[in-house]
Amino acid sequence: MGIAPCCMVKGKLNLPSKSYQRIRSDHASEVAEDYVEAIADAISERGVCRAMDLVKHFAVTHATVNNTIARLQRDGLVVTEPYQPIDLTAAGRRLATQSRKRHEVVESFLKAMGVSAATAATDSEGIEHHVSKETLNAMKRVLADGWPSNP
Amino acid sequence: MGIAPCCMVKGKLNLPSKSYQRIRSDHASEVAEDYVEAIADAISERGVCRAMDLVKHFAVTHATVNNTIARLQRDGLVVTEPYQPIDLTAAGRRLATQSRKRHEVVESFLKAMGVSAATAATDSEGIEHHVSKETLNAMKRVLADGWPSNP
DNA sequence: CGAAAAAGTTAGCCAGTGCTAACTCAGGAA
DNA sequence: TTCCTGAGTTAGCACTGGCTAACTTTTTCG
Repeated sequence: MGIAPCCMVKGKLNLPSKSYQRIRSDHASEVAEDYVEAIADAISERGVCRAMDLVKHFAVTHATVNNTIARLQRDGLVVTEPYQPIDLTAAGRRLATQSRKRHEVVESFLKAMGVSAATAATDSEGIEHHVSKETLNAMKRVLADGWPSNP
Repeated sequence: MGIAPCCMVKGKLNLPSKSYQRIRSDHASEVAEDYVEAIADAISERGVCRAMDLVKHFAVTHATVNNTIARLQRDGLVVTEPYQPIDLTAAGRRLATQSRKRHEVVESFLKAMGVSAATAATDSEGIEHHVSKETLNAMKRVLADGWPSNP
């Protein structure tokens, strides 16, 4: 991402007492995941994704979308040319698919837990980026087989 | 936080199609919560909190801790004087207590779900900041009464 | 066709959260 | 007592991701 991860100091891995550094330096990737998900949605719904779709979706300005798309293009997740629609690269599509699956599991899980649809939608947006594979699998298991202690 | 929330444009509320703006502009508050939690921990464990405790805890440099503490002081969460220990204000203590409770619920919930202790610790760090009151209550309910569909 | 509206681009600003480097201050050991 | 070390401070940099403002391009409609 251009900047060294904050757990790297002078090329030497600085083992942290806890796992905070992951949480903070992943912030940019979270935005990347949100964007590729939104782009994939727009393409599947309307055939193409224009910057305006993202402006509406994220409620940010043109300029901000432009900035972010430029960064995603730099990072090899999207391709776009001036005044042309935005498209995903193979890597971008892969990330979008993976993010959406994770998102769906989290949202279904929250709803199954008794959370309202509206809250499940909101909270899953934030939570999905912090759920490890192990926790995701646990959620799938509960959705399929019920809560651990019960039959 | 000094900067206008990103859902405010020229003082007029710009209703978003989804709730992304909350997720992004809350990033600073997440760091604030992590810091006050860590400061409260240090004080309860060692009596005082020095900058070095936070340097070790978060695996960042002195300078970064200094920056962040200055911001927290500006925002009325901590008090400190040059070369003196860091202390929490009433507001800081309140935030720390609340964050820790939420953290504990999320972590217990993950463990009850069958996630390993290590993963529960890591994931709860990230998840706790995105869990609404409703979802937190649902977690408490499941911990107390079991999964909704089961008796 | 031509003008207005919508969409996209560019430039310049700010705040947050990292970093390094170069100080100052406080305390303990020789 | 002096000096070294560790803790704290300050200054200056980079990157992300917001914004406004001013511009160009494209599209749409009368």
